[in-house]
Amino acid sequence: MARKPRISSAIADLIARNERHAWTLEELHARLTRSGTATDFSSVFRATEKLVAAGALRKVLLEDGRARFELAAAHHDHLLCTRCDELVPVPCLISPRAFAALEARAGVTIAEHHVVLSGLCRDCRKITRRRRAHA
Amino acid sequence: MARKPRISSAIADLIARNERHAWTLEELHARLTRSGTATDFSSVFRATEKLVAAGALRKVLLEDGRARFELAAAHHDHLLCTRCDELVPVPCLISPRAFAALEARAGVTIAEHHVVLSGLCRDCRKITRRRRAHA
DNA sequence: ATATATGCAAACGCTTTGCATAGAG
DNA sequence: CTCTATGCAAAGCGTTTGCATATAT
Repeated sequence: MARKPRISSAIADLIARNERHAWTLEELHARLTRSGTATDFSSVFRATEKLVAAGALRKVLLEDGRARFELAAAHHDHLLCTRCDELVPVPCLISPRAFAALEARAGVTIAEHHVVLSGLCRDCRKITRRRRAHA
Repeated sequence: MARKPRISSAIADLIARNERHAWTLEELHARLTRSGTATDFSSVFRATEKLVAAGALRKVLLEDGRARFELAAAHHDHLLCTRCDELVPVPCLISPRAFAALEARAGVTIAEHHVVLSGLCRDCRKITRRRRAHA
């Protein structure tokens, strides 16, 4: 074929390392730059785009307007921490029966669902509790 | 006080009329223009902004990058129809118990949730079924 | 040579803001 | 005269694209 996917591999490795669960393009770009792999933002964009197309990553679009990229894996929902802004995976909270019931009752067809909880992640909940205890 | 909120009232009336459940700024702007209330896009933006602040409307941020505005009312989730692009209200599919269980199990705190289903709304489901029958 | 990856710069879609004007009390 | 609403234009923000270049086969 052609040229080695320098940036693509770097991104795939980085995300696989699981240093954090989900990454924004900006975070990926900054992280690569910091670790010596200087690159352009559009290259990060295109690399993730390809990794998504290849099935390696999943793109999660959030309300805040910034997409996050995570390893493609079994379906799960997310909690966006209002304190540290991390997007953490949580098990799906909707039962298959609830979907079926809604389809039957409302006459709609459900193809996909997207659930984003907001609140405090495990770490931030600990921290805020500690603070409250001290106050 | 001051000047009459011409646009604001027009928007409040329009949404209250419930011609459609949720409106994008563009849809509101187009609709007002068509019905003779010519106005600027930024005025629509600011008017909805105030109505949201006043508690009359709720702003729903979607993955597609376009915000929708609906009457503020009891909580419900949404189905975004993949065929007609309408955002229709559906009852919440997550049970209070599921939230509590997750909080206990995962050590997180859940403040809010945002569920968007995608699929076919009632009308579009009927239409696609009719089509299939004819084919 | 050929095909893919990368870099740079500019465009895009939607939202938001700055600033001057208008109109009701 | 003061205060909020409106209009116009421009900026912002994250994403996406066009085009030329680089590099492995």
